[in-house]
Amino acid sequence: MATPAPTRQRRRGHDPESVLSIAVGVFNERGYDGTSMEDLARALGVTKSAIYHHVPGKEQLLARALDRALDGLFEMVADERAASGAAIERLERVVRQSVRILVDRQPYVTLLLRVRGNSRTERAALERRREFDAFISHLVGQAAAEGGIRADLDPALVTRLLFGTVNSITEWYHPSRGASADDLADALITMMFDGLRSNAA
Amino acid sequence: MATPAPTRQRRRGHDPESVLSIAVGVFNERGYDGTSMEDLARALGVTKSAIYHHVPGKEQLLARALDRALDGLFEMVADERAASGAAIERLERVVRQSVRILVDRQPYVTLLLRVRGNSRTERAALERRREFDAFISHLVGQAAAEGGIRADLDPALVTRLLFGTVNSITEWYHPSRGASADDLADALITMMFDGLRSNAA
DNA sequence: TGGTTTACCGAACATTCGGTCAGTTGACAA
DNA sequence: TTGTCAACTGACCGAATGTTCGGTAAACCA
Repeated sequence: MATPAPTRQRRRGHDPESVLSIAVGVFNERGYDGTSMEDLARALGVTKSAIYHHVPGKEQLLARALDRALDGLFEMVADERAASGAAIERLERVVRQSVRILVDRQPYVTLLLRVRGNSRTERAALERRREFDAFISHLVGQAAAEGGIRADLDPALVTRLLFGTVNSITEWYHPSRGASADDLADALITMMFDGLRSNAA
Repeated sequence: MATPAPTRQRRRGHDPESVLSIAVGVFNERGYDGTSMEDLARALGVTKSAIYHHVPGKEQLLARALDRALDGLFEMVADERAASGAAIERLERVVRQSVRILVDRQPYVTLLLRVRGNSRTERAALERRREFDAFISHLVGQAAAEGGIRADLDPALVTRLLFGTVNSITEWYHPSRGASADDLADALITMMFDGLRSNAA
């Protein structure tokens, strides 16, 4: 035991990571604009000024949170661009992966989906998000062109409804209770790809 | 022409209705908490203080807007409680009607769906919304019990995904361009009830 | 014409906002 | 025991917030 564990109990108190994760929780409860630094301080159990010891300010907290969501999505896009196979099957895999990311990084993705573009930080995030949306649109377009999607459905509309459904998970999903990410993805894909209607009826 | 038309060109200027509709537009662009009375004044082409000549304050604008959305939804619920027939078919009709309301009152419903509960006004709206959700949950539960919904899908999950999809329309729908409310409802119901996958594949 | 009403402005208000800064505290190493 | 340093406090700043109020000018009615 020449050197003790490098990450020992470092006094008690916060670090940039704990501040970020608690702050994002409050942002999602009250909305970013509806959250004051005083609100954050209360949730952290410290005074307002202590927050500035760990992070540069409110907008940087938002920027870091949004990057976590977007980085996750773009890692998947990078993997998936190299994939082959029928577009409808690649789409199914992308939906499954999106649900996984949304569940794993739920607070960060939730925050991302609520961004309106009120600051440069928010507009930059919206720009990256549009890039992600374009990737999905292209994939749905391919699946439609290959005949994998019902011909009576507009591919642009399918894109919006499909990812509207995926994104709506942030509104109610709570990791502790309820289904796992995989079970959730299974149910969502069954419903969206094959329909909720029973064939017996 | 003993009496001129009662709603003549009343000077030019605003009234409570025009203030509300413009304000709701700005609320949806920037978020309620992200919108200052100065922002509203700019959008209305008047000074801040002029707004108080027409409406009691910012929170009252929100309250009136939320009531427009909720009143529409509950009018439908009242109609539908008296309906008969298979639950799966009543569900289909409720989804169609919900899309219609969402399109007709898009700005108001959009605002409602973003409420977080930061004030008494917002909490009251959330309470009414939960009541609406309970009605939908019950209807989906009936449809499942009658065998109208695939047995491998959890009814609670179907409720959330189905209305998550419907509600996500507010994120992108623009009444001027794109499909009509009926066409949109047709496509959504086809996709959610029968699936997007082509049977040919 | 004169008086009333409607729509509005400009200045001010108390409060809250995000952020700064000079200290204080307490765990730890030497 | 002493010195170091990260974590934190409390007082404070200027700017922005929602709201109030006294006044004003134009349209309308008698």
